[in-house]
Amino acid sequence: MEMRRDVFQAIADPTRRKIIHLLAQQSLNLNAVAENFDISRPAVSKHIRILTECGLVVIKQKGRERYCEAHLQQLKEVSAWAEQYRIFWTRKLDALEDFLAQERKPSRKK
Amino acid sequence: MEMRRDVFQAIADPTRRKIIHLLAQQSLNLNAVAENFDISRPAVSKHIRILTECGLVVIKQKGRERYCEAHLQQLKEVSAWAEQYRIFWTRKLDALEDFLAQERKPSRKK
DNA sequence: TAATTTTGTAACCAAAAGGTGACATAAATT
DNA sequence: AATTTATGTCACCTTTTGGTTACAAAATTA
Repeated sequence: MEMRRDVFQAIADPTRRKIIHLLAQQSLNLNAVAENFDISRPAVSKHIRILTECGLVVIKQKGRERYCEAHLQQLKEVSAWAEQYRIFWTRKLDALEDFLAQERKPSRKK
Repeated sequence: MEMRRDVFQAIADPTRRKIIHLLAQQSLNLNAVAENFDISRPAVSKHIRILTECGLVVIKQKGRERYCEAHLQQLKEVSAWAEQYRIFWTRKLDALEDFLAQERKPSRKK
């Protein structure tokens, strides 16, 4: 256990993103999560397992029930990664725009 | 073609994230990209195809070469998604902290 | 105690993902 | 014209993913 799963891979599946959405609002036990989907309970259980393996979900055992809590600070890694490149890309676009604006000025030849 | 690929799924693979990293710095043709990896050229070609299908990479044909450019504005979707939940989660943590601080005050009974 | 509820897990399956080598094609070089 | 280079694509393979049903176990409820 404790497979140290890649968070990028964990959020790749749309069902798992929906589970995150659900659990961000309220903690739910496994059956309650499963009720929100058309797939079987074991399938949901597997998704939850993957989410726990990268720390996005934490399980709190309460008697026979297991409450799933979203712990979303790991998403910082994702937003930081994406934002870094997006910003970089935007800066390049701006630089290109400046360059083109400069070129358009027919101020001097050569 | 134009498969409108899910960007979350596209960035799930570590090789593709490395390709994005490479192409963010400079446009490269396919062979030049492939040289950076141990896998075969067709494998890299497939990864590039997936990245183009969600708009993260754009191909510019130049004679027989195909230059791959990173177009990273799509990453906004990712960072916005992740940041939204991360912020939400942080607010919840803060609220909990406030609540606990309140509880700790032994100001009055019941 | 017996029945019900909540869940884990095992065995299995189909489809998708990620990889390969071989071959085809078109542009650039010699 | 012949060769080399850059690339796409096909056929194929293995592993992973996402799903299923069936059964077991432990806590709750009747």
